Amino acid sequence: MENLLRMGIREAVKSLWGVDVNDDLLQLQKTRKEFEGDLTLVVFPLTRISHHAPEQTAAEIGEYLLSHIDAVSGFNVIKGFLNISITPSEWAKRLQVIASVSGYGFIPAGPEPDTVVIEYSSPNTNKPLHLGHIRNNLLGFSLARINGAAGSKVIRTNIVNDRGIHICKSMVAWQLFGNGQKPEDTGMKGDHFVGDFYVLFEKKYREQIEGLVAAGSTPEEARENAPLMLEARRMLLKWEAGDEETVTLWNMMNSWVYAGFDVTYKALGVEFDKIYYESETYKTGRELVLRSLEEGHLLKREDGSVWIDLTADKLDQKLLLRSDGTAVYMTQDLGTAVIRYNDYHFDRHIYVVGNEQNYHFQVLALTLQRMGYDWAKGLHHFSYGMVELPEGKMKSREGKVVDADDLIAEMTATATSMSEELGKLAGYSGSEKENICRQIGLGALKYFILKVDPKKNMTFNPAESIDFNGNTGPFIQYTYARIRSVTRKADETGAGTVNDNCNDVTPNPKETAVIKLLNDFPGLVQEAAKEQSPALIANYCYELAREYNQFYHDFSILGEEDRSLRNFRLKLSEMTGRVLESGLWLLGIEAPERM
RNA sequence: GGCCCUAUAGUUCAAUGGAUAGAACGCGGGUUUCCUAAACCUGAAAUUUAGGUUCGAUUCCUAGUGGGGCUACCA
Repeated sequence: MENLLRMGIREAVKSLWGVDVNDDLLQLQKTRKEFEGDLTLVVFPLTRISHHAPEQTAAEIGEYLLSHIDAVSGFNVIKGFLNISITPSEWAKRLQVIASVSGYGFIPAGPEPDTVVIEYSSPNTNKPLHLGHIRNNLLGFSLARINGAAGSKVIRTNIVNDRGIHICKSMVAWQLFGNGQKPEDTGMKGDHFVGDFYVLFEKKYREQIEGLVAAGSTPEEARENAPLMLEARRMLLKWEAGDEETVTLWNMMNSWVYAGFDVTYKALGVEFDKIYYESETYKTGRELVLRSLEEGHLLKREDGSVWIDLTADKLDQKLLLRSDGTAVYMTQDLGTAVIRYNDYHFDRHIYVVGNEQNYHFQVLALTLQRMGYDWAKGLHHFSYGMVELPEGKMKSREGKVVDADDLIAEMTATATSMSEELGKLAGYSGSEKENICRQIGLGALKYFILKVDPKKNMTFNPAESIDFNGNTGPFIQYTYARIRSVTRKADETGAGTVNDNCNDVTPNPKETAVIKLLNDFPGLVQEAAKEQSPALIANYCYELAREYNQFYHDFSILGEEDRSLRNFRLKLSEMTGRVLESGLWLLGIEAPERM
């Protein structure tokens, strides 16, 4: 529709003033609700060509369009805005086209698609997932689907930070205070079990620091010399040296954690195509650094530590290997990137990581380029804002976090009590009820998080919880469920199907409004991929659901006597349902058949 | 100190440089013999400040102020 008009306008300008107009001067947008029309041309930029006043320019173009394009039924000019009306029957034809397309809005990957690796989640194995990880996982999972829908080949990946000082802390604490207990002895999920030892370590460590400071140490010395920290460092060295007892303990505790993570990922509905482990990539990173050092890209200090000097790029010097030869975070990320490139030869690599690591990823990309890897230009840090609690930042060291498992359970519980209160779901089996409430609770959580611009920090208030009314996931799910209810009924009663004829229908304004939104969907998916923004999809779904609900409220579908019109409304409903389902799918939200 | 992000109704969020800044929650008033009222209709309520660019700025630029982050031999 938009392309048709663009062509017409270009023709009009050519015919009226003899100029081939550049496409970016044709500012075509949706007409705002309070004005008559469907699409609006902003003519200010064209006055340079016409040398006429905006109103006159608009009127001349409007006349041309009206007499040359059948689909244009009229126009009006307000200031510099040309509001163009499209005939309702043209919109009805659009609906037919939309209905005839399979996979509407999605572009299948071509023979040589753009390959994009998306890394998200990236947990540490010393503690369970929390609300911050939920935002990360939901964004990453949705981005993967959006990029896939836009025609890219997507590899969803995860880097598990399974080695390093943090897991050594949990290991030390378990050795000292665990009494040989295992998760199954306590009935706890493995990740929570291990996480509790991490918190315990930090608690005891703080006590030791306080003790040392009281005995006369400076705080800095105390942090360095506290026995627990010395033990954790020793543990890390033993691990890197391959000490058998240490590695066995490490393997055991990590396996507990993974069992726990799997449960959380499954509950959240996220998946990965390939999981990398830092313990398997950091050595490649170290070799890379040492080779690059020989090649003269890096510098070695007297104490043996290895650095890259990025001061020419207005950054600092950055440590790549410690003086004791052990790897840091950057070391393994370098290794992981190279391994991944060798595995997939990606065009783009998106890291879904919080904005606190903006500097890290600048350094990562630059360092790889310095090392001679040109593909590192395809590295992109998808930097999202923090999730904060009303009282401020979450602090996992102090155990002040919103736990992912707890939150998911609470959402489901709220959905369940709400459903019962509303008297929904009477007559469904226990497992059916359970599944629907799970879908709704998760839908509420996911939508709440994804509708926000990823760049921005967001506040999460656990006490006020998340709404189920208004601009929410359940609102969209409810709209979908109502549509399914209608189409099911149509099938059962033989009132009609989507394929039935409705060619002679002239849609009313509410119906047209819905078709216009449906018509926007493919472009919107492309834009969401270009902008890397699930929030665009979320807000679109809400708008479509709202518009459809108005139509649904004002007009009867199955009660309509006229057969053509009834078929038309069924088709409109069916297509709205399909697009809502697709949109929700792009967000990783399930669309319940009933609720 | 240096660098990055951010600022919109009481609150949570929208708005490719375009018209009278759009929703939701909350608050006020309505709608159910009718396909699901988790819905629909309706009222009050907002662009941090000062400059600049532009026919036109919530949007772009500069400066100030508030909030957050980074600047670790943590990850």
